Amino acid sequence: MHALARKLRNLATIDDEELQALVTMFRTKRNIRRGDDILTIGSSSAYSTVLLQGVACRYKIVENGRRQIFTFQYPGDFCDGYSYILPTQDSAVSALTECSVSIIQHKDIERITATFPNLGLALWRDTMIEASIFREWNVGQRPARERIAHLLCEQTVRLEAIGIIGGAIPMTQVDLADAAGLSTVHTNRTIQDLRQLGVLLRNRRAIAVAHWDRLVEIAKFDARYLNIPQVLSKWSSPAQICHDARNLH
Amino acid sequence: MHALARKLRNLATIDDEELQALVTMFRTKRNIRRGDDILTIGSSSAYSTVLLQGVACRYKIVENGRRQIFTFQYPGDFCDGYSYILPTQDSAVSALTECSVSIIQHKDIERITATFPNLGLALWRDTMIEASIFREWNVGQRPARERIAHLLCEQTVRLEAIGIIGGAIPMTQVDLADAAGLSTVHTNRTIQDLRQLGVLLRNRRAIAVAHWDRLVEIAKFDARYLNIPQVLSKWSSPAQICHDARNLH
DNA sequence: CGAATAGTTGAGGTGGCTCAAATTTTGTGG
DNA sequence: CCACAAAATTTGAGCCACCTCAACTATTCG
Repeated sequence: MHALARKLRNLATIDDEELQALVTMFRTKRNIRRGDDILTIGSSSAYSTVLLQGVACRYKIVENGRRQIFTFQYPGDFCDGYSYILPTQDSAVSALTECSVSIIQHKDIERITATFPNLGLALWRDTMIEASIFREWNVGQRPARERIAHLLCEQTVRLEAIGIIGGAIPMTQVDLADAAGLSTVHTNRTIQDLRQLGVLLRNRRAIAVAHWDRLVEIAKFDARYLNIPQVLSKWSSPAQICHDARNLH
Repeated sequence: MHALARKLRNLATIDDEELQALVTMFRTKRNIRRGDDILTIGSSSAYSTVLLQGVACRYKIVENGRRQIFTFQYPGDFCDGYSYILPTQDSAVSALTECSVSIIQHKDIERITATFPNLGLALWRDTMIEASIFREWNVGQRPARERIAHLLCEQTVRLEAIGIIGGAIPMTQVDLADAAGLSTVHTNRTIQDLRQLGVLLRNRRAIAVAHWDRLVEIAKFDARYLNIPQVLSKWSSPAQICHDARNLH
């Protein structure tokens, strides 16, 4: 459960008592297999779902049958986009890897944010950061290489923020294509291209970063929109700090 | 000032006393000429700006020099995307028509939402609806005609929500292009195309809807993501209700 | 009435698409 | 541990929606 607690701690001044109170409101825990839906469209309910482990994505099937992925979700993220505030669900969430989730009743959120305003503030902030990600993805017509590179930068930084450093990015090329709004064929060619450039590992089936600095450069990536404090502190002068960030492994 | 009040009243149960209290916190009023910036990037401040009259847009200049518009703003909208919650401003706001704005101190927001939790809830909801618009714009690779049509549907509905019905949509083709992520040339051709189809008025320099039903059909527009109560009630069965909505003029 | 600003037109180029098939990897049951 | 099915990745070929560049025309406004 502390996946959520860890995140919120970064978003406002919250003491352990408050976090503890929040954590105890999550009771049930459910496991979802890769490929299965965590939430479906139109499901309106009295509780919210939070991701504990694994990677999920929020998506929608558009008219032509394509799947559009809006955002990726990591441990600590609210799957349902705060259905507590806006009950209408216009997108579904599915598990990209094995996942486990837990739920909290809306009335519990209401009660606890009334008691601890700081918690409410942190949750509100969290929704705004999500919006910030949507906005960044919008940025019009990045060419394919830059677009894929940007997506990979974002996932790398978000994974690091939850302590997963230097591993492969746990999603398929199809997932990436659906998030980037590119065809799988072109996505594949772009990835091969990045491998050629030495930016992604070769030989590997998985997608793994080989040369972080160059990836950032290609993506013209600036992590500030993610508002992750640990990252922000290193991001004031883009170039060399990303470098520092990866010198660990 | 009641531009904001009108909007919030739709988002939560708020009584007049609460709205009144909020309204009185806005003191100064400022007029901005078409084309001028209301907010610039990086401006961090102790107050939030609300649009009272006119139309504005939130945008960013991307690397290649293009202007990417993220969203349009109408009376009652917070220009700064609730800098109260997330102070970092990564985009600017400029006036597309003559505008007037007013400001409220962050500490006043803090005080009043503490006193009236319903107001806080309404504001939070408002941010989520904005996010919902970002998400909708993301929807991958709509072809140009559908994309422009969708944008026009959204603006029409949002204008109606603030009582402006049946007029021209107050923005240039360049604005539209920058919002749609299309070149101005192609935007122009697409608009001519829509005029050919009888969907937009001909002969006019302005962009004005001639045939609402068909526009909705082309756009595959479903207004639910806007979460405007007066509209939602008419939108359960898409086809004929939009029709009703426009039978006024 | 001249200078911006906004809109329109033509021509040629290309990034990313679709379709279709092959190959490789992963997962599953025996 | 193998064999087969399913999923993921790769390759080739042709095409078109949208782009860029570059001019010209209409409108607005001081």
